[in-house]
Amino acid sequence: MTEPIYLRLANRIVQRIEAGELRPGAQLPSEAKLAELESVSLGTVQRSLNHLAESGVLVRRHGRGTFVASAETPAQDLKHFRFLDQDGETILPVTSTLLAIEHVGPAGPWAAFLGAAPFFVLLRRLLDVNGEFKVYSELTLAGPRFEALLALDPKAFDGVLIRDYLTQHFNCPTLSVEQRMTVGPLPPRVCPLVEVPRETSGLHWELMARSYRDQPAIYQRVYLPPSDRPLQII
Amino acid sequence: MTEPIYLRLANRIVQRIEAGELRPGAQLPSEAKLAELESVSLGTVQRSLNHLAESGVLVRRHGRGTFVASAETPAQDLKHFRFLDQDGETILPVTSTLLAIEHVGPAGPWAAFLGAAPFFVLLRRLLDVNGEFKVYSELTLAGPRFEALLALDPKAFDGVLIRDYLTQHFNCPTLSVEQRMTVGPLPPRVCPLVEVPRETSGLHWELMARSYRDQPAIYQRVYLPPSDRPLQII
DNA sequence: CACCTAAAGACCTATATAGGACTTATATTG
DNA sequence: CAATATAAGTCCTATATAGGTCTTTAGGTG
Repeated sequence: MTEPIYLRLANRIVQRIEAGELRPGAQLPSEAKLAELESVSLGTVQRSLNHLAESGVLVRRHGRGTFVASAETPAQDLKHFRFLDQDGETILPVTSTLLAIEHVGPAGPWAAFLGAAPFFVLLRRLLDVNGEFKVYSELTLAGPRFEALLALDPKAFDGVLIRDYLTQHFNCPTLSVEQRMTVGPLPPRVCPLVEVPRETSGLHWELMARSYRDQPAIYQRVYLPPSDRPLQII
Repeated sequence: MTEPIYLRLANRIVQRIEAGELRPGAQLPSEAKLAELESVSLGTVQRSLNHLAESGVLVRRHGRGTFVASAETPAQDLKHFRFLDQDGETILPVTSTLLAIEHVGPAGPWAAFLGAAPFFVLLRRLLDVNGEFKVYSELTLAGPRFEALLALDPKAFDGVLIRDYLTQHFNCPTLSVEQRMTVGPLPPRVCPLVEVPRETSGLHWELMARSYRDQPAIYQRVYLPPSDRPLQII
């Protein structure tokens, strides 16, 4: 056997999602229907669906059905980060401003992760954490696929979570994340944005997110100034 | 049905591991034997074992058997961290020195996570990353259970990974980790240890690890000085 | 002795079947 | 009309069964 049936079925379902045939939030046929349509047994369908649910592609709801994971139905504790109060309990509110959407060339640190592309789209964002301090973030996406972003007005993104937008409009949910970080002086261009003196040390945080089929999708660099508010990664 | 059979069986297996009846690395009875012993069907046993394998408690090996996860058989990419070269490829070698093993009182920041205990055991460690910089770490464990550590000679830990030691000798593997971090001036007592001037900013990294049954087991604080070597969390 | 073969034992995949549990919509009833 | 009961549709659990694949060991063969 080259590849188990349940994985073949799982891959076919992912293909349909990628193709836009199944949109985020859409309901899949029932287990029994899928078994009949695909000519496999019920148990095998269940195995496929459970497999995809574990990797965050689908959401299963007892008595209701199986759905494509969307922003409203985060499958896993979708890889996110947030800032806490000192007590470690309350989550601080964050507002984001999209500064610019830029067309950038094929060279850059993102190419190592995202792969070669004719150009890239770079989103510059400034996050405000509870009015206490600011965080600067650069998010890069591969060119052709996300080209439509270039035409958009940055103001339209006020209060919108980028990840949710990419999930909704580009069928590009964040399913897994790799991360690296260093501590050191923040780049000169970043210091004024996060309102700290030049040469202030801060956190350089690099996030590399993958979507369906483990395809590299988002390369993100986040710069945090010093603060006593704990950053929690979940 | 109050609790599914496969979960009851899984919990029973975890209990046996916790009780020391099944040691890390030990082989479990075969699926068929377990099915007969526990008077359940083969499929249910498989579901139990797969469930425990996914949460990192067991390791399944095709054609060989099912084993209790141990330091040599890391089930998942066990939550670890490491330092990389700038290229992000090569892993820098780290050597650790155990500075002290201390008996500390019931109060402290660890109590919030580990819970109340008559006392705690605190391990002070200094890591040397490729001879380039040092990292200071404090690891706290709940009193009674880990009391035996107090009698040990810190020198005996040279070159030993603490997590592996706890897995082997205390049946206490790290199965999940929560983490928080802040950037700011390193505490005065830490600066000389990591060989930086006072008031140097660095990373305060708090790790809270759980073992079997999601029981809080390890509270760790790590202090990193500035460096251009990326810290990778996996 | 070295190499190949066969068998045993383990996990892995797949099917067919049965009933339970949860959710929602519909129909019944007071 | 409101509360309840029913039914349909869905996922969830469990069993029994069959054959496959992988690893190791034991024999056989040159």
